[in-house]
Amino acid sequence: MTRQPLTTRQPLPTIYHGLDAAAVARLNSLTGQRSLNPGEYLFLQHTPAKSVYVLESGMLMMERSSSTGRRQVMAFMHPGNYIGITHNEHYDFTVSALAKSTVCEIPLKAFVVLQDEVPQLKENVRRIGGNILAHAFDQVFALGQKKAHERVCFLLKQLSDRLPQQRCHSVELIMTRQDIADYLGLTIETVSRAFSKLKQEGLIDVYSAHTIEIRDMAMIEELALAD
Amino acid sequence: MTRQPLTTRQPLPTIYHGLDAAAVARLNSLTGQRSLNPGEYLFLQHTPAKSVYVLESGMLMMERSSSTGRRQVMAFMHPGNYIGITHNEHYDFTVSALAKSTVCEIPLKAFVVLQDEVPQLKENVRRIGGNILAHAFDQVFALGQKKAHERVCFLLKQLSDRLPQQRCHSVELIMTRQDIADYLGLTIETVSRAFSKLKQEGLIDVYSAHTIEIRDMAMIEELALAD
DNA sequence: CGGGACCTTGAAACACCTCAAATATGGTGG
DNA sequence: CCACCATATTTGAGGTGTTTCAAGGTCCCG
Repeated sequence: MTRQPLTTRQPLPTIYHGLDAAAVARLNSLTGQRSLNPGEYLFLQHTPAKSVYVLESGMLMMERSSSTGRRQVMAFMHPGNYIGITHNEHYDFTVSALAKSTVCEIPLKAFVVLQDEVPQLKENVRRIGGNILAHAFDQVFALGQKKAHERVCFLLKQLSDRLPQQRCHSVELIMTRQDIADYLGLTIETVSRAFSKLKQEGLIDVYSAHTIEIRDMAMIEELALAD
Repeated sequence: MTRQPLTTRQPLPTIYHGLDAAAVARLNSLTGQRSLNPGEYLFLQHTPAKSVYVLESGMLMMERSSSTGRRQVMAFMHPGNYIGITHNEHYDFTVSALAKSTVCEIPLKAFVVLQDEVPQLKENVRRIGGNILAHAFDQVFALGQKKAHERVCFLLKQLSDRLPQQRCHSVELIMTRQDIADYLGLTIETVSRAFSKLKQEGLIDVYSAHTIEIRDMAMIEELALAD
């Protein structure tokens, strides 16, 4: 069996994929815009799930917290991402903005009705759910099986995959080290040391704490996949 | 906010939930039975996904392996569970039998067609997908944030929740310590020590390696939730 | 330029892992 | 039914990676 990513990923579907103009128009008629400043919450864990969202610009973070204050970041979200999948009447995670962001807000009730009338829309949501699940499984594998520096590579690869194809593999880390640590199940110090180690080994350059250049993508990928 | 499980769970839906007799009959007309002995594979990671399954009896395990041999167990599956959710044309995990098991095999193509004709069936699959996702998020939280003995409690709670409501909280661990370790992102020795520690603290009794009695369910739950 | 938040680095503690040996378990054939 | 065997589990000792605690440095914004 040839070397390959554990999960083969199609281009990420959006809820708009393959919709005709009429459907898009109907969808847009339901939606409202919302702006978020860094640190602001889109919604809170345990509050009623009355809307779903599509991220237009900026970056969001999805996290789950226990009452003891332990926090797990579940995902970092990029433009185009659909937000609000839940099997409850309540959100079971919090979503907040890492950067100035804008989202489309779609009332859940109306969205569900529209899905029944536009099968392609329902299909899109189904596919997105599948992608989210695949992402969650990747994360389970990473947290269960990978070492600290491999987990950091796992994140770097995820972020660089979101970038438009380009020669220079420069990655903007908009989130803080604490966010990264809580995403990877580590501490900020361990994350910091992992970056230092990768830098020292020549796999990356750290221009500033939030601007990383990947110098050896092949090696980063190998570590990311732990393959 | 009152103490509560991180994820509130409805009674687990099956694909049969709310179907009328005609729909069930049509579904059954598609399905074949299959028997598995312990250790036997239902299907392998990276093989074409041509069927989905419903576990009738026994216990299955879903796992993902990398080519270096690192293995992550994603789930243990109980009767009624639906198996084969994938967003690929290939399964991205292996499913094998822990005990003698029987499954219903449903050809994927025909199942998809039937879903279009029976909206309730499609709805059931959607709900199941949501449950699987919720389970995956729980696991991410556990692997990212919990200590070894808390992860073991997390598993004990998951298994005891599957049991019919009864006074004595006796849990059968059908899987090996290695399976448990690979599920929780630990080693067999650490799992074994965690059991010993819980036993010594009087939270459980270990009758044999595969038969555990939970003596202090409240405490186990507290550790499981890390709340 | 000053201050607060964020990040990095170091040293020591700790949890978990690795390696090794002893013990228990469960299945099989006598 | 029992003895035996292979396999699985437990336990111990020592090593490693990650965390914790602490200090110093850097960046960014007013």
